[in-house]
Amino acid sequence: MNSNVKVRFAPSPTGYLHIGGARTALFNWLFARHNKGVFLLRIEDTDQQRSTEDATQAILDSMKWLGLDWDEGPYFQSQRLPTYKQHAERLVAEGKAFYDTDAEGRKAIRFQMQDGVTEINDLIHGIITFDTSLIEDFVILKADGFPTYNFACVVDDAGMGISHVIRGDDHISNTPKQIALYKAFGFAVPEFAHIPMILGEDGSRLSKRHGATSVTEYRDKGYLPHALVNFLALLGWSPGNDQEFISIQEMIEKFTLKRANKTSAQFNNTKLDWMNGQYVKNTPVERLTPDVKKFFEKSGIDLTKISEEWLFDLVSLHHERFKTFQDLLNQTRFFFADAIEYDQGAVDKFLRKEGVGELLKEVYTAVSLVNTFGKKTLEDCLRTLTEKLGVGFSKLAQPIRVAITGKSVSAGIFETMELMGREKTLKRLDYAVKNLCETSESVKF
RNA sequence: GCCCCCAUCGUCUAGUGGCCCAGGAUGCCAGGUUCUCAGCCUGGAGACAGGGGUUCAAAUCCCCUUGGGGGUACCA
Repeated sequence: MNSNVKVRFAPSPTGYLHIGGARTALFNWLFARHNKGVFLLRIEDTDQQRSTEDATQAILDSMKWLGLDWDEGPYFQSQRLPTYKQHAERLVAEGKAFYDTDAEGRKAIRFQMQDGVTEINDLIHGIITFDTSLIEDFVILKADGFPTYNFACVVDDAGMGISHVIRGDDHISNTPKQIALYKAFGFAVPEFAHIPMILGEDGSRLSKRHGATSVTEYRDKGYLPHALVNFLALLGWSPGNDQEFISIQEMIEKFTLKRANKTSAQFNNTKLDWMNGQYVKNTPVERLTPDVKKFFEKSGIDLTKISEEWLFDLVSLHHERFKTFQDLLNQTRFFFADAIEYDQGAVDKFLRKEGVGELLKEVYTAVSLVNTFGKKTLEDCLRTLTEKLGVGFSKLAQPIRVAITGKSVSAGIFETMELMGREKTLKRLDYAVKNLCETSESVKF
């Protein structure tokens, strides 16, 4: 810490950490690390109705998962009530605030706005001016003794020595109120940097109806934290060239507010998926496998009889084919199930065709005679069979694929058979021959 | 309503007066590789919101309109 930079991320625990908040946290963190400053975390739990401990925990977990470590805190505003009260009373004593009772009989303290013009020199928007006569006297201390957002924010930012306030631009219109408070107290006004918001895929404000919006949801769907961080960093910031993949270290080195956008960005899941897939591809299988294991177990897959080696091979085989762990699970479920689900369209197209039953019987016989059940021997065996039968290889591959995986899409057929093992492979071929290949018509007529 | 912010391909963006009849990525389309799909490779379509200025010259500067977003709470 050799600079005067001190920033904070100050979420309110009224819900999970959503990606907009995560991006704000990331920018603050990057700014602090780049400037060798301090990054602190403050929980703004001044809304007694809506704040929950679960939400606080989820926010902390999300920050950790993303790798956004903080140097101070977390501070909780709910534990600093006396400080706010004292500050509010000071303003009353100085004639800058006053007690006010509303129609419901609630007694609060309001700050008295002065008419005038307030100018803020925002680090990313430039100069913004406000006519403060348009701002009404606002409540700073609520009837329940809790401070309001604008008040607690100023008391804390000033008290904690925050040098730069980096937050979403939905706070721009709060800024003149806060500046009025800084001035009333005689506090030094920090620098402000209002970063654009992240919008949903339809361009409207991000909300639950946009599907996954919280960091924990992405974690639970099997995304890699670095991929999410990389993706988020590029939403509203760019290193200035065409670089898409940036390591955390590089982000820290290159991050400046000067390169942050003013324009709000729409969250695009498709591109996130692509990016996650790229990160998966570029992560060694040995590093991926433990996480895959955890993910599969959490998803209810019984791995007690599965060896580490086998799982490693499974990941290897699908390494370039899956974008998220959830994706991998969807693709490989048939390996684990006893009774697999068959895609009806695939069965109709590749199994319920004349001659396929006989074909698979030949496959069964040939495969059952293979010495070692490996991809090389299986390939030799089946290539030989196609020659003997005089058919193209795809005539064989697809029916086998559907028979053993239940789907018309999978990884390489030899590798899949090898991984599945002789017993299960033969069992499924046999099942298909007996139950899936004969058309219902031929049975009836 | 009033106040504030924003405006380059569908999306994320590069671009800070000439290097731009606008570059990259994603997505999409076509072809190649191939046992399917994915991946990978090659190619293609695709944008400066509109109108006024300023200037020899504007995606870049100014104004207006339009559109989007935010605020206007004893929410944060």
